[in-house]
Amino acid sequence: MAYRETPMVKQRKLAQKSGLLRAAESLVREGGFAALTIQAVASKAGVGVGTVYRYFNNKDELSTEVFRRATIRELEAVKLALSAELSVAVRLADAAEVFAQRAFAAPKLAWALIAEPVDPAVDLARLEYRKAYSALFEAVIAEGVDSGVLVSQTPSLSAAALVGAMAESLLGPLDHPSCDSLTIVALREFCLRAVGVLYKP
Amino acid sequence: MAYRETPMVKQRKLAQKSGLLRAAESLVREGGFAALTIQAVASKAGVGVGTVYRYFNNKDELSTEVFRRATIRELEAVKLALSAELSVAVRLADAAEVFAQRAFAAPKLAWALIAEPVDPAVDLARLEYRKAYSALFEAVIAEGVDSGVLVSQTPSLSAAALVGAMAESLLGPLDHPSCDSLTIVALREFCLRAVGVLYKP
DNA sequence: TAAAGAAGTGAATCATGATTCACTTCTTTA
DNA sequence: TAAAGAAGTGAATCATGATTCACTTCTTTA
Repeated sequence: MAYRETPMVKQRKLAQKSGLLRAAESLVREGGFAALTIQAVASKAGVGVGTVYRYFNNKDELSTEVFRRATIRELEAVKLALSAELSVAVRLADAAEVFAQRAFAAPKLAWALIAEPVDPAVDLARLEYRKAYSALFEAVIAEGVDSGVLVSQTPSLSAAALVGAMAESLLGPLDHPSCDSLTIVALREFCLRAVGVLYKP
Repeated sequence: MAYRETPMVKQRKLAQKSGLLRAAESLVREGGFAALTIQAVASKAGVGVGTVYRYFNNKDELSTEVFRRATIRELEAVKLALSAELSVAVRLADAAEVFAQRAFAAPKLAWALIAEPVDPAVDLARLEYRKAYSALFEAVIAEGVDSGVLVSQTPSLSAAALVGAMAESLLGPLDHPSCDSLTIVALREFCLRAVGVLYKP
């Protein structure tokens, strides 16, 4: 055999792939998914267009991967808040707050992840992750209902509604750079009311 | 002068235009905006492609018009519920119910209006109408806060959140043809809680 | 150093619909 | 009935990016 992939080559390939993903994400941070073209990714990463296709079968695969990675980071942050050692009510409000806080920290990215018109493939991923968010909230709401600290309700509907409320209520404020903290407080309160907190220990 | 538009011609042109809009909307009802191509509209309306361009400057104008007309119908229905001679709380819940009821009556259209990935031009219209919904709810929430039947809150945020909650919570149920009425009841309750009803006269 | 096996390249091609435009058909009026 | 002024037509063209592929360059091994 005259050629075999050495660890060094393997590592360089990994670095190349993650470099492409970085370039792609930074384009999305700047101009949303509309700015994510193969040409732009290639030139930002300093490679030829063809090279991008060595690492991703097609554009959908690249955009979806960018979406997925960014969204998982957000999801994990929310998950963390939801799994703290605190009361159900506080965990729910904290989760909403974390979501909002992070959105305000990177408004364009948040908008791209939440609401930008995107390729159907990316939109499919969006739906998936909306469900993932929903599932996280559903579990905590169900816990609250079972333990009697939340009013009786349909956790799956409340969870989806909460996710929708969080996303939609930020869309306006994300445009303006003002009053983030007021928005966050109002969102916390909305979520707490929506979920029907009975006892506030 | 050898030619002048007679009333008959004028009427025929109006009929032609509304025929094209009908054809377009029926395509959207069947397959969402993805199914809305100029070719399809022309053939469904029984005219040539070129004719479509006699009535609409470009595709964006046509799709936006379809979106606008359909959405205004929904908006008016919600507006009607919000302006009934009933308590603030009941009006809000009724409005959510009307929204949901109508969505279940035409699920594909509802999905197309609420969540389908669409051309940026249509999406812009979507944002506008989200704001319009929001404004309607905001006024009623503000009224409730002022008159002391709702807990103190930021009406603009609550309204946007409510609109988001209504849209998002229907996305799942719209896929399945089951349990519409349970969903609607759960949504009503969610909205009532979210908005913090103090007195229930 | 030579040959094999990739990775890298970017101009050329493709795909998908929108859009145009030279032409035909219809309507109106004198 | 003839000429003007539209409306109607659909094959051909355009626009926008994604995708390909023949070729070049790099890496590895014997």
